[in-house]
This record gives sequence, C-alpha cells and structure tokens, in this order.
Amino acid sequence: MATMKNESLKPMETMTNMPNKGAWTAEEDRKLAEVIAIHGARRWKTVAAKAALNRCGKSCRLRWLNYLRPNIKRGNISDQEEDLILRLHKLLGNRWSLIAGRLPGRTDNEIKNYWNSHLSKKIKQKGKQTGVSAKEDHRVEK
DNA sequence: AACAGTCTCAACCGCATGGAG
DNA sequence: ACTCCATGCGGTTGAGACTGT
Repeated sequence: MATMKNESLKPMETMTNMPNKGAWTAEEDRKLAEVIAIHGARRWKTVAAKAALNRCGKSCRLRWLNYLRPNIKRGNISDQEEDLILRLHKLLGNRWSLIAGRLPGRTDNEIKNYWNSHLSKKIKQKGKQTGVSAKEDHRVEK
C-alpha cells in the first residue's frame, strides 16, 4: 500500500526542511535498510540521521518493525493464527506487542489492525448473541 | 459510469517507561 | 532523588481501495 501512494508525495513537503510525513518511498526504504544493515536496528535517532531521510527516529523504527524487518509475514492471517489471537486477546487484553510476540512474523500493528477491522466485529456479534460486550470481554488492568 | 458509503492498513501522535548522567 | 532523552506501546487518523446502488 505504501508504495502505491509514493508518487503522490506533496511538493510542499519536499521543498521545505519539514520532516517528511506520509507514505515511505522505495528509495527511503532502501536507504533505511542500508543504514540499519550497517548500524543495527537501535539508536533510532542516529539511524534517522545517518539515513538523511528527514524522518524522525520514531518513524524509522516503525517502518522497520512493521514493513522492512526480515521474516515478516504479510497478508492472510490463517485460521490458527486468528484463533491464537482471540485466545491471547482474551488472556492479555489489548497488549498487541505481547500478542505479536507469540505470532512469528506478525507485527503488533498488523494484529491491532486485524483486530479492529475483523475480530472486534466478530466479538460484538457474538456478544449480542450472548449478552457480553466486546469491551467488557477484554478489559485488563495495566 | 458515477457517486456514496465502507473497509483496510500504513503511518502518526501522545503518553509511559527505563536507563544514563 | 531527579532530570533528560530515547524508545516502545496503544489509540487514532486519513488516504486509497473496494463494494453497493
């Protein structure tokens, strides 16, 4: 998805020294991966500076973790994975990073998105049938 | 074909936490 | 003990894709 919006980088943003916002370009991805290969995936402020992307360390980290990292599974979440997510969510609540840790190749962002767009609806429907709301179901104290 | 409504997902934001000094 | 800074996390947003009318 990110790549298909790449061409639409607003001219204003490229002209100013404002930090880049919006979708990453293939070129940015390449630079980021290159810097991480040399310096490692830590000290994100340094990585951002070395890559000279006009992106903050936070953005670089997120991009790496959710998209560029090796061994990332993309697309279809299997029935087993879905079942695991449901069970872990019941156990842990909205602790997406913990849940993601149990699903090799999946990112917390992906699981969070999947939950919000698919599973929360399923739960709601179930809740309507059983009288238990999705919210009540996964509340957890920090 | 055109439009409106809905869905999906990458990316951003703000806050919390932890470590260094 | 305190402050500052970097990092991590979860919630939210928004643009494009998709679907229905």
